[in-house]
Amino acid sequence: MAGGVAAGAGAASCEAGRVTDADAPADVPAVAPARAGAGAPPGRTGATGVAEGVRARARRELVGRIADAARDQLAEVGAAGLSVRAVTRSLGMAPSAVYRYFPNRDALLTALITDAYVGLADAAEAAERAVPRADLLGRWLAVHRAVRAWALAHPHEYALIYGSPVPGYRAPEDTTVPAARVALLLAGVAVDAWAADGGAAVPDGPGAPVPAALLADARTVLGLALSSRPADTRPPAEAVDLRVPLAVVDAWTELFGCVSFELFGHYRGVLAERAAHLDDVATRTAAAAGVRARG
Amino acid sequence: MAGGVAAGAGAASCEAGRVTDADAPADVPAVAPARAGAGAPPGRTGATGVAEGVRARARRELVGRIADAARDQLAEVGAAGLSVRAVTRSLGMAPSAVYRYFPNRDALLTALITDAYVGLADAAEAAERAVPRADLLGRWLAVHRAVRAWALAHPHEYALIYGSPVPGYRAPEDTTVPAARVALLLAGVAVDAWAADGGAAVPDGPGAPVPAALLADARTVLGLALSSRPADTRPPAEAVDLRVPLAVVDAWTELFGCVSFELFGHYRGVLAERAAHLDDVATRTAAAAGVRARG
DNA sequence: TCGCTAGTGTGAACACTGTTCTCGTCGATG
DNA sequence: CATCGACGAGAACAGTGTTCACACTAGCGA
Repeated sequence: MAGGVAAGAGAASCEAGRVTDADAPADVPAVAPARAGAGAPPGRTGATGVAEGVRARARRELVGRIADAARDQLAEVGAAGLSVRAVTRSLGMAPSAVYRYFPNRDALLTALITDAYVGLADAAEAAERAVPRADLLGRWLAVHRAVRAWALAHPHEYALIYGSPVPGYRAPEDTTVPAARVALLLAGVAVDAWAADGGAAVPDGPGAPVPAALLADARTVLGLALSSRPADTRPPAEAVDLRVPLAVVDAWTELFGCVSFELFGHYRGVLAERAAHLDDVATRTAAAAGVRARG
Repeated sequence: MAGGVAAGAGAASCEAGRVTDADAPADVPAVAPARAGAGAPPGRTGATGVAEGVRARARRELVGRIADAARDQLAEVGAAGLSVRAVTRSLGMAPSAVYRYFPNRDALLTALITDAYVGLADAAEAAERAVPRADLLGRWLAVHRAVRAWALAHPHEYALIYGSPVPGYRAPEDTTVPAARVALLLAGVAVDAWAADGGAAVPDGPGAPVPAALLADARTVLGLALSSRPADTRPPAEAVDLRVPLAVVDAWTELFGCVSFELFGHYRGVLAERAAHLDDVATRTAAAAGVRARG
């Protein structure tokens, strides 16, 4: 590598500093279509026409091709080495052309972030869906294994979303929804287990019930988990043991803690059997969330 | 931010891809002193003289000043925005001068990585040392709180060591030793607790004892933990319940999983009471490792 | 059907980056 | 005292993100 290579956003900053996060409203506007431009041409059938217009269609396709090329390059050189010029080169277009579609490099990275969240969540949901609904522990394990497998298969994309946040001060709204899907998957299994047990509490938490300081957070998480379920399978929030949502948060944290530690090299020389270890962890967190083998 | 900003290492890659890690021997040579040059001048008192030589001393000081300036800049703009030229500018020297001391930008970053590990471990050890030895749960909690506090106070340095690995293919040996100190601190408390209990096993693990696949890893971790203790406080390895080292690994993982999730924004909108949550997690992982309140 | 306009692509340019190289200078060492 | 190696400066190179003025052309309203 002879010449220099350019570095990311001038002032890349991560969350902390101010602990309570009342932050600015996202420097980078949205994800893909930069200028609103050809969103929905007024012609054709009226207001928001059914046909989307030739130009808008071409635009959307090119946005996709740029993102695909960028993802290819990301897989090779990582986020820090992702070069706008290299992407345009691989597409045979001028470097400046990409700025018709993404306002800057960070926006391109943000699009990849969104895609990565979606890809990971799709993989996890597909794996979970393939397990019989009654096999609660199997579904729980399937989510864990799918996340790890996806991370190993897409290490740079994983690092992009679960490593240090590189682009902007906060992720735009688009990413928070797909980012939550894996956690909601775990929460769904836990609530199913709770319902299958006929409302039995989690078994034998060694610690006290729920610290008073965490009651509000537990209710928040439970609300998020329940609101993502169809209404007919939604138990009343007051009935659910508040240890369940907290256990889900901890399981979610530990899942990504394990995968990140493995991928980022912190287990080197410490743990060799990473798959077996994650299974072990998942079995334990499942028990804490009330998900047992014979569900 | 008008002009472009350069991006990090050409081929920044993280661990995975090959799952079993039999990897190349570190592209970046060592940490601070680039050319062996003025390591220990033959003059003075003979072999490795007591006086280190004026020139070597000046060199060591300048290396330190460069690292300090780089750390200052890191705290402002993050690792991706760290610019060698900006560092030299803040020191009033030519951009090329820094290459007398660091072979490239990655080596400078590696030095900051080592420093960050050391700073974090120092903070954790100091906090743990301030707690009475008999208060085992207090020591365990102190380590957790100190890690979180240090991370909140040095977010970019934390991201540098526990976010996506940016510089090279693997961290040089220098970083693995300080990186292990926090984990060894937890292990020390757990072994103390085990000894204080007179060799009682951990209480009520819901899962089976230890999966066969993890026996070897558990023994490895136990060996690392024991070999870091003074010989007179070192119990025989066969006597310790193998669930203890595994519980320590999981506690260590969950600690950094929580802190990373908080710092990297994944708890936004989910958990507000992060300190209370970490205390809760720590109390639970302590119990799993056999560390109880009345030690 | 024809003009106009807005979206598109280009190439040059700017400011910046990491890194290398050459060339004086100067200090410690034989 | 002479010499050699470390040092610092400055120019240079290749590459970067981003902007801008300019052609072009597809698709719209008239």
